[in-house]
Amino acid sequence: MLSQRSRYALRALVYLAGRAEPGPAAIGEIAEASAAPRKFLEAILLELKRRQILVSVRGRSGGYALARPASEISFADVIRVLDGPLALAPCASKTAYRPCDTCPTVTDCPAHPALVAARDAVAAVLEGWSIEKAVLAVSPLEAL
Amino acid sequence: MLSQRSRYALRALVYLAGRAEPGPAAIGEIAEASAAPRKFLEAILLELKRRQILVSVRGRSGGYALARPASEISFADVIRVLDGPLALAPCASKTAYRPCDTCPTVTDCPAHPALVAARDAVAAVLEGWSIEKAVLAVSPLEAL
DNA sequence: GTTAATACCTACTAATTCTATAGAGATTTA
DNA sequence: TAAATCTCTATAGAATTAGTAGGTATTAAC
Repeated sequence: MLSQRSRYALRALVYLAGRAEPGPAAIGEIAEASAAPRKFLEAILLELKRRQILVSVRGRSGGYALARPASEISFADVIRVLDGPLALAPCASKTAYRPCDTCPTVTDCPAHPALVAARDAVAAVLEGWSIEKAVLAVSPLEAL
Repeated sequence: MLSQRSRYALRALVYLAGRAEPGPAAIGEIAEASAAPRKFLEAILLELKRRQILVSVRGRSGGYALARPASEISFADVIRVLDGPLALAPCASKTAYRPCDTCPTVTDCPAHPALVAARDAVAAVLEGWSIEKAVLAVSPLEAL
């Protein structure tokens, strides 16, 4: 399951991507639009900024904006930042491989091939699904 | 990520499926073979029995055995019992659908289509991966 | 029948993670 | 200078996870 943080983050990013006004959006505005607790969202946006998915402007009339086009931010990018690897086990992760603590060696682990196949399947979907794609699904007409 | 419980469970089931001796296997034997803490594994096997993936024999010379052929027990079956739905959000689950607490309606949720697609992808892999398949991968020669 | 080996059950604990909240500091515009 | 904003640290309560302890019920072997 996704954490609440990832869900708020995805909603916030889709909101930013679909927003018409130029310039950055303040946390308060984003929190309201994505129905997230303001202070909690603060920490989430900050983390997304550290990981270069967002950029920020400080000071009055500051706020957050996407660091790159929405078509180049995938669901996988966001989830990896906030929830860690997509894989079902560390040993099945491509982006954060680590041998499992209690398992035998990777070649001897009877579950390993299945977990790798599952990771590949979910990664293929989420890496191919951009924030832009999600925006278009919500408001296909406005996009034309 | 999978819980430790699911990992122990998968290893235990693969062990049971690959075991030559007739009759049920005692918890102690299974725990040793799958490198799991005995008392912890007890609770796991009991849950798998309640959910009819294992059957048990009580009393002296009792133990656990698979409730059906290993070819008919999928990784998805086991993970669902111990970790819950495969989906990344309740609203994306087919086997345990539930609307999300903090999300808008399903049709308005910008993340929903991606999460459903991810669920379908991982479910396809894990429902198609049986315990038997895992046994064959570990010991392809003995299986002949 | 007694004993010993086993599954079954309840309760508990320690550590970790998750979901926030509080409040102060740094920065910039008006 | 004031106000609005991002940034940072610290904290707290709830939930989950991983594992332990200790007893009860059942059955086969002797």
